[in-house]
Amino acid sequence: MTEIEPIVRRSLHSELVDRLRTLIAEGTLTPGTKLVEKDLCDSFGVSRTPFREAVRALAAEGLVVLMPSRGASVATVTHDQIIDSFVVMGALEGLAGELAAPRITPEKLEEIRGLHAAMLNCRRAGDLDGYYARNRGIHDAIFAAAGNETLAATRRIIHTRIVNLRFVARIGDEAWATAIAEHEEMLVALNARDGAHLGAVLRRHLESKRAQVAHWLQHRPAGA
Amino acid sequence: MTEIEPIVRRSLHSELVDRLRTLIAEGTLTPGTKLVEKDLCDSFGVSRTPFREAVRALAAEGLVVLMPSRGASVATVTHDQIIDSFVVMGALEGLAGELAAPRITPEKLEEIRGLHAAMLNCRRAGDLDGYYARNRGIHDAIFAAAGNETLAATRRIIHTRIVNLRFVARIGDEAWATAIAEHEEMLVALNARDGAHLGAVLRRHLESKRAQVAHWLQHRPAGA
DNA sequence: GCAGGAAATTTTGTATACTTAATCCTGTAA
DNA sequence: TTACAGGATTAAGTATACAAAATTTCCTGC
Repeated sequence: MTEIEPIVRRSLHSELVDRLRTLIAEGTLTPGTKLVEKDLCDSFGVSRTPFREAVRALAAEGLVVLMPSRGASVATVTHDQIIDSFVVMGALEGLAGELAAPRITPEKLEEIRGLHAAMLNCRRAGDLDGYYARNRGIHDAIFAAAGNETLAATRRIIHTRIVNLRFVARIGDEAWATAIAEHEEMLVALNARDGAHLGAVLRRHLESKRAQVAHWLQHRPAGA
Repeated sequence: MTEIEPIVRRSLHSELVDRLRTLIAEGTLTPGTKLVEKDLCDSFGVSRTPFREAVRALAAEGLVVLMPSRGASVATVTHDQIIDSFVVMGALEGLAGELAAPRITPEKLEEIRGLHAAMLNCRRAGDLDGYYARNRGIHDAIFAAAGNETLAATRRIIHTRIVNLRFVARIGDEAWATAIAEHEEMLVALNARDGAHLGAVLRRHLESKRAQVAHWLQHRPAGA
């Protein structure tokens, strides 16, 4: 018998939270866009009450900002905030690595190896979306192996803030080589169940990303 | 002329968020308590709409949990989640230390020295509330000196989750001696503008706290 | 022609009314 | 006496209506 899935019962507002989050992450709602209640409610076909609840929830996450009596708009992210987020992510990924390495099961390790191989194939095939999906999968697996729910939740919030800026999409070849080398080193550290090593590699990995994004921001600060 | 303070214009719901957060932090609303809309709305003298918006915001922070069609209740925090939070806090404080030490101004450093001295006096005088206020102040100052808004915001969320469990209130003498020694070491690291050192001390400091809370949880898991 | 101000419109904030879902209690049958 | 069914009650979910604030537009006066 297959695993029994609990029946997911969702309220309108939580459905809206997901939809809005996706719209923001995908760039349909760009930073600074005013969230005019009437317009969006009409589009979604819901009344203002659940919509406003959803907006308040997203505001608590920092994805939208509320101006009293002047409505809500998609949070604008300054360059500093982007860099800051990468710095914090470095600490979180580092911790995840330290925790994950001693805890990881052989099955999970094998799964990550598979993702790593698939990621390389995607890159060779020019499938960038696939590449990023696998990359994300590897990091997800490490956070899952860390077995710290607070850590995973914290990461989720910060991740949504930087994923919607798809800078990452434009990686130069040299940066890619670095990233791959770091990923290879992760596998070594994981295999050795060396938490300190994995933590260090992940911190370095995020620092590389940060430097790369910082450079990108320097040279084309206008393009979104 | 004194500094001009902007007029804070608050909506009802954000006022409610603060009030509810305080009630939860102070233990008036204990984990597991159902937030019955009608009762609380009557108490606060507001209608359900702003109240519900506030509850949704707190849910996004993880302070309350929503059960579809069954209302909201104050999030129950498992022992594992408490420990997890301390672990994450260790990484955040460590990062804050690394960033703060090279950036701190002589004035801020002096301020921290003052807080440290005041903290010791409070402890000697048996003023526990004062002690914790100063302790909090020192850590606040370090996070402020780190100059990373994302880091400060992330810390704020996790902090509210563990501050409402005032385990910390019952510190044994030996633990206190350790804490003081660690704080002294922080001042040394700050004075030397040694980020790596300050980061290491703070990580150790949080690890001490974690161990202490873990021990406390082991031996009196029932008391709230 | 431009500036200032007042009215109108739009939009948000709050309250209330209505609908739907869950729980509780009672009655009946085994 | 217990277990189940069905209605009654209560509370949550959603929609709408009303009030207040902000923005826009248009008119008047200089």
